[in-house]
Amino acid sequence: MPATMKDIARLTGLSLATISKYLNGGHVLPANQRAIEQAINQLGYTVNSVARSLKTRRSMTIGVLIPHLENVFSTSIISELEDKLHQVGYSTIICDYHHDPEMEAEKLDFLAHRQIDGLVMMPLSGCRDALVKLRERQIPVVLIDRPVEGLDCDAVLVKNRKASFQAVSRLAEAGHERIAIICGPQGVYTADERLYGYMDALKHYQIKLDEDLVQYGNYDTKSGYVLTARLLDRQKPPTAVFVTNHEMTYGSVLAVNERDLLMPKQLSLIGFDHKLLNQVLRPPLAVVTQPLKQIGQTVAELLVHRLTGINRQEPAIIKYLDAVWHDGGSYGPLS
Amino acid sequence: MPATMKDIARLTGLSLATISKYLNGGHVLPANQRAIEQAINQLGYTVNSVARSLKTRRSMTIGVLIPHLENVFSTSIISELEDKLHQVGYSTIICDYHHDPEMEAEKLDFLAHRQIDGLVMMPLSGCRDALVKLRERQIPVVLIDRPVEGLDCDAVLVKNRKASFQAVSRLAEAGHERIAIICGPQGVYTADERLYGYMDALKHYQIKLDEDLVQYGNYDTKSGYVLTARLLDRQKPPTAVFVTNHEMTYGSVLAVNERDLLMPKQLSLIGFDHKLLNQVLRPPLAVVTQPLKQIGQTVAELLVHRLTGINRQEPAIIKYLDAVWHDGGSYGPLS
DNA sequence: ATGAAAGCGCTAACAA
DNA sequence: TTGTTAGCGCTTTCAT
Repeated sequence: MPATMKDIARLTGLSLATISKYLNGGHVLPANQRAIEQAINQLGYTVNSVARSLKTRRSMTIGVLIPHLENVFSTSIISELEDKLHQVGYSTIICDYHHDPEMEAEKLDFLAHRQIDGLVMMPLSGCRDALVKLRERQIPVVLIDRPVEGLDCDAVLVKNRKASFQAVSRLAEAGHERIAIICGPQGVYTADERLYGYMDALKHYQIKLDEDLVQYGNYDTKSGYVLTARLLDRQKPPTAVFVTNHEMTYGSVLAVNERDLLMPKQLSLIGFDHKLLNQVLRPPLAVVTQPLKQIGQTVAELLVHRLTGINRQEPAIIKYLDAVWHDGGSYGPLS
Repeated sequence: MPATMKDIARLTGLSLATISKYLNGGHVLPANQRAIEQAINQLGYTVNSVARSLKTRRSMTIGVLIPHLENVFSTSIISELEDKLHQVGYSTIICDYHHDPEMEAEKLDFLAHRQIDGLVMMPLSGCRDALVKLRERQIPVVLIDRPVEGLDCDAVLVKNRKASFQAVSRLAEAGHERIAIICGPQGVYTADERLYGYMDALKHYQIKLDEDLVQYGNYDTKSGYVLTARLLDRQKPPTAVFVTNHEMTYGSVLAVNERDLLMPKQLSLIGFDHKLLNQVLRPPLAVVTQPLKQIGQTVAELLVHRLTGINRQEPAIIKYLDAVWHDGGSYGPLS
């Protein structure tokens, strides 16, 4: 049985109130302070955070709900987030919903009933109603990556459209006209934005949009592979491909490798969020990446400001961060 | 203010005890059951897990302490672990110590004071004393990857020595005699084991150990890069290199790429834990990987058995799992 | 500066 | 089966 404040009270002859005050940084007579400190050491006392939470109604715990823990996109952000939250005394409970909307709802429900003080979420289906209920309980929510329709809350987003515009522009400037895009699922915020950026670029360079060059995937490796293969195996394949997320980029490279196509001679390829492939392929794969550390920091900041009341009254704050371009030899002029 | 059991009591006219029993799966008269259910819906009641924890002395929370959240090795395991724990009602608090022994100690301390019911840890320095104290409080601990000296507790380890033996054997059988190894830091369990496996193989194939071919790194990308570069730039470079972890394998590939060496003609390379490079490089990089999912499952199993008392009396259980071989064209006969 | 006492929301004897 | 009651360990008025 761990020691409690009562034990300290008994040992020092002081009251619970005094000890509590000392523990929470209040002023206590020097003599008493010494007595308490000694008792604490002697008993190996530490505060029972559960009891404290019951009384203060703050669990000092943040729930984090993400699509998948094996995804660098999620984990880099969380690594940063966990650190920043830890610095101000919060624990981070993580739930991974494995890209499954049912599990997303189930785990969100789980978190909602665990007395979390705040929630960070990368939504898939979104679970708007459950989130609205959280908000009603005055529990701050910060969204990452995508907003949730009909939910007015803080979010950290990336300028996807702009990033996509820039990447496709490079291809256009290199002289490509048959530029394909491998998008995410229609209706998904990031996918739509990235597609708009592609369209913006085509329009800007006066390239006619060819619907056949717009392929919709599921943001997974397999669809990257399949759709790229399908494009490359056409009679008249595209000369350049822009792939719009991490997993699909990986799949794309597999398909390109399989066909022994040389980049950029035979095909120009630009990937997304895959810094590794940028560094490890020959030639380096040009990629757009999202500023993961910065996202994590920004999320932590927003959340802590809500938690401490700094922003308690503010309306929803949405931060838009810039993506980062990593050049590479995987794209180039038409040969 | 969320509803409490008291509110339900008031609404139904029943006592707290009855409601508590119902909530915990006890038998209640059908009429009362209906009344309680109705009140719960009406009030939107959910159990306050903090209050319950205070009373039951179980937080239903597991602490997880890992070197780094951006490392697939950690996150794949945790993804699996979190899931299995969730299935039996546990939350997972994650702490990332960023490969820093000070932060390791600090965050372990943090977790230890947060009323966790169990701890899963991938140790660096180990923090033996703190872990011993946890054990004294009857809090089960499961170690991953490495044991901690002087600490007798459950662990899930990989047969590193055997895996290493097998990898180096492939190189020897391909006719190599100048086989280099890039190890982790001396004294680190996994590093030592993998080095022993290398030595075992040399001995088995009657190759003389050349100390110059044994390079000690820090398990980070940079040392993989630097040490590989150093080996390759020698007057008489090795014909084959075995790299013994994920990060260093990556660094190695960068160094090889930089020199435009063709595998396996000019160099045979075998990596570790880098399934991605196995699939994405041309030719595929042969690698040894650890069975991450299986590790996660095994950890969950061990922990839950301790938590539920199934193994409460057992002495420490150490599970040794087999590594997995992924073939690839990155190594081959001497040319 | 310190102490007495109430109570956070729940569970678990024990009694009825 | 249900109710009464005591407390889990802590914080926080309100007196002193």
